[in-house]
Amino acid sequence: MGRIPRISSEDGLTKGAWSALEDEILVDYVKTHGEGKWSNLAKQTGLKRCGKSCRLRWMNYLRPGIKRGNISGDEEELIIRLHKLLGNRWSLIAGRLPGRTDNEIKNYWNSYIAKKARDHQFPSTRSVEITGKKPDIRVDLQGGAALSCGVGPQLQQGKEDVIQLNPDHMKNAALTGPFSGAGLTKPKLEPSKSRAGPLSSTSGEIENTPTNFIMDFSSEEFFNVLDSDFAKLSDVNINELKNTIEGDSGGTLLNPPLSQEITGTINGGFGSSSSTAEGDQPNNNYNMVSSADLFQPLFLDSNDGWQLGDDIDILFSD
DNA sequence: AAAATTACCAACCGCCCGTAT
DNA sequence: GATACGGGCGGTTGGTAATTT
Repeated sequence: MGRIPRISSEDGLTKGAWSALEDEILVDYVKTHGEGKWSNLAKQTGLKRCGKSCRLRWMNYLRPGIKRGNISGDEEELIIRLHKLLGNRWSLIAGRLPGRTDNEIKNYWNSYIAKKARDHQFPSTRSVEITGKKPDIRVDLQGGAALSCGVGPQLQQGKEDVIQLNPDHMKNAALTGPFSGAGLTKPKLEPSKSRAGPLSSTSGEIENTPTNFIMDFSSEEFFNVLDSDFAKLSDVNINELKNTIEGDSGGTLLNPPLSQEITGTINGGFGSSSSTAEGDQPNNNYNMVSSADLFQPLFLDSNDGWQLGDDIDILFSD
């Protein structure tokens, strides 16, 4: 594996695979001087490597605590979820997996998980069961916020349809579904009348749960969202999201703070069918409220009842 | 057994951002 | 404010190992 060491003819720097001696020099330097000042390393040690190469070697291979290979099922599942939430922010994903590097996760994703997705061993999105007749969905955003996603003329303004969510299946769906990053919470949930279960005995009154969501767009757009990679749908302020996840601990992140409020933007609307005059320009700003339930499944130690391949059942009432 | 193909992954490249001057 | 520089990040390359034909 790897590359044959070679000397760049242009600057005399070595490229390619690192030798044991080079590793030793690098480790000794970091032990003495600490991380950083990578460009000084070559000058002070005579190592014929550029600073970037030194940093990369240290961060991805020599740094203490690096785990190599044997990515567990829990880790894989977490990678999949985080990728759905964060997209190709490998460093952020790696930050949630102790001992794993962004490079390793990136390689793992590109060579293994992506292949699984291609082979349909992992559904990239939840499967959706549709019953009923309504072609359009009309749902209200909480707090009067407008989340207009190119609603077509077929939408009957003011007429409210209801997305009915199977609460068992929708456990943690606010995170794992494509809407998670938008942080849409506290929606109306109408108990399903069509299936037995805990909600079937209720009177149909609105129930607030952290897993609900509400939106306002056509069913076609709705499905586009379901089929889309979240990273392409929204532009969450990652730093704030990260802070929310990490809290003040900056550590294990297994117990994110409750109900912190973060701000984000919906970038260019949802899905391909929505559009703005500016194309990629953000067209909505709104507040997003996260909760422990929202983020809990991001962490390996969470009690997560949501499994890959689980279905979301969505019923249109008539 | 040999050739071709695929999988894996270390390392490089170029861009971007923050900081120092 | 402009510029230079260092560091961080994601995308990509390229070499070896493993597998298939």
